[in-house]
Amino acid sequence: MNVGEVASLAGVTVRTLHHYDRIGLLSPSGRTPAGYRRYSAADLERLHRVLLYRALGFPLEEVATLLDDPSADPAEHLRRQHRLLRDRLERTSAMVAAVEKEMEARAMGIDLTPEERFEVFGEQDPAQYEAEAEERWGDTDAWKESKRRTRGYSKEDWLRIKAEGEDVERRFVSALQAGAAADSEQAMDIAEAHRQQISRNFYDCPPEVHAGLGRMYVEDPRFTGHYERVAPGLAEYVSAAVQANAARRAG
Amino acid sequence: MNVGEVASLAGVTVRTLHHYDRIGLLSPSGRTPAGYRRYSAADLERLHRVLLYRALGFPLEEVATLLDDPSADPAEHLRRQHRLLRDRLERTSAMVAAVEKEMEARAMGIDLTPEERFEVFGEQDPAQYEAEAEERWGDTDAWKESKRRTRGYSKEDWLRIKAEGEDVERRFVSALQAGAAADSEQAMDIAEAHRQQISRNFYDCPPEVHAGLGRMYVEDPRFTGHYERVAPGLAEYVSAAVQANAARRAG
DNA sequence: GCACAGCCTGACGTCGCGTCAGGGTCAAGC
DNA sequence: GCTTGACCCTGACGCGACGTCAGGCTGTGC
Repeated sequence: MNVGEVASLAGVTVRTLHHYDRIGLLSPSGRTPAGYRRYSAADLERLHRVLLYRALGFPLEEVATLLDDPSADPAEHLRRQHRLLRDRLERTSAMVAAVEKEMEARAMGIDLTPEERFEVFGEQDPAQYEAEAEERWGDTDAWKESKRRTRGYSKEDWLRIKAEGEDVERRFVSALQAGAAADSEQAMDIAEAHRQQISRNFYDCPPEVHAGLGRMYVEDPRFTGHYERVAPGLAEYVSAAVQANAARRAG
Repeated sequence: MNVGEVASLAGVTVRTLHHYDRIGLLSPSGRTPAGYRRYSAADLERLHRVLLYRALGFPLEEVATLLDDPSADPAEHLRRQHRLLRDRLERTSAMVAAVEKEMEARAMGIDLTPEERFEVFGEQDPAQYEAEAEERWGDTDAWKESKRRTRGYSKEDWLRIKAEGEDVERRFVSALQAGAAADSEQAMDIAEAHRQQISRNFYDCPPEVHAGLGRMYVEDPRFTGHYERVAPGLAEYVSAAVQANAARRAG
């Protein structure tokens, strides 16, 4: 098929296909002697995936890494797309619910607080976050295991896990504010609790993996931001404690 | 509230708020003597609407026209947002269904044709168009009637209607190329045929409404583009003919 | 053989911000 | 009163995902 035919079939412009060709996201498998692009059935299949991931909001570069990942077979793509779409369904119905809530509030003459109104946008981020997480850790075993386990969790499970996490966080804050060094017995014990918590709830997290996580806490602005909002210096403190604990358990 | 506070409340960056200020989409209602932006509760309300419309995919300029439309009260915005969100829900579940269909096909070892696969994207474009159209003509009676009538049309109906439209278009082109003035008897007669066609197939279209449509043909780039691609000067010609005809039938 | 639709490759424009750069402001603590 | 550090300001450039010409080659139906 020629560009124009593909374009009208897929509902995109010719320019878009040119663009995908130039950035290497979708290069037609052949050219005529005159230089016309010729798209094969496999090219169409790829285009289809590109468009689905694009519709889900992935930047094209990430779409490329998703598609070029050799460990992802067609079925895996379908499962992932299905999951992402259902996430999106959920988010959208949350927004619908929020608008309905506001309509009701209006009808009854009450006014919502700004916090209540923006609540639903707060959730908009996590969805994007999931996509990102999937991107970063992609098909690692840890990620897959985590996904497998968490699929079965109920709302109560999540609340419990969240509470557990916050508890560890509080203990870290206390230690930090009490002046305990990051490589003190106390801090390392909390770090160990943290590690076991991850192993219990998400995926097997041996000390080395945990140390890697610790580095991320100071390298990834998102995690750093989270900890820093809880208490200044907490990100570095947790990171150092986690790595000290890993060294202790390794040595 | 200061920019930073508003930003973290709404889950956007400070830069975004600066941007909205500069393009006039959301200018804070006040400034401190030092030039700091100060946002009022009303500003937050507007921001909330901006973010919802933005999330629905509207370009910021359209968001501005939506919000600055004096004929749209808060309740109207809520209704519209509700409608658009539910459209989106529908589209998303259609995509979910499409992916599920493909998974099933895979499981059974059949392959879908390219047409079947891209089907769901074909609907994606019209959906956006529909949202726009709905936006422009909103809750007018004409729009509702058109919706009601066209719902029942079969594929054959659409083909017939399309052919009819193209026929009128061809007649306009002939008249234009033959040098007939836009307010000539000939051109006005074609315009009249056009008007009746709309009345038959979509909604009751009296001359005044038709004249309004005519103006849109030169004001709305989408329509202008359509006619200009058919023949240069055609948009203006049709517009003038339609309005001349409306004047004739009114006088 | 010629009109005309369709294809090609640059190259510049647009939208919605992200990201410095360079500099003022304000509350807290010394 | 002075510093420090978080927060604010205004340019100005960059970027992703195309849109939109411009200038020119290709392929087909009459």
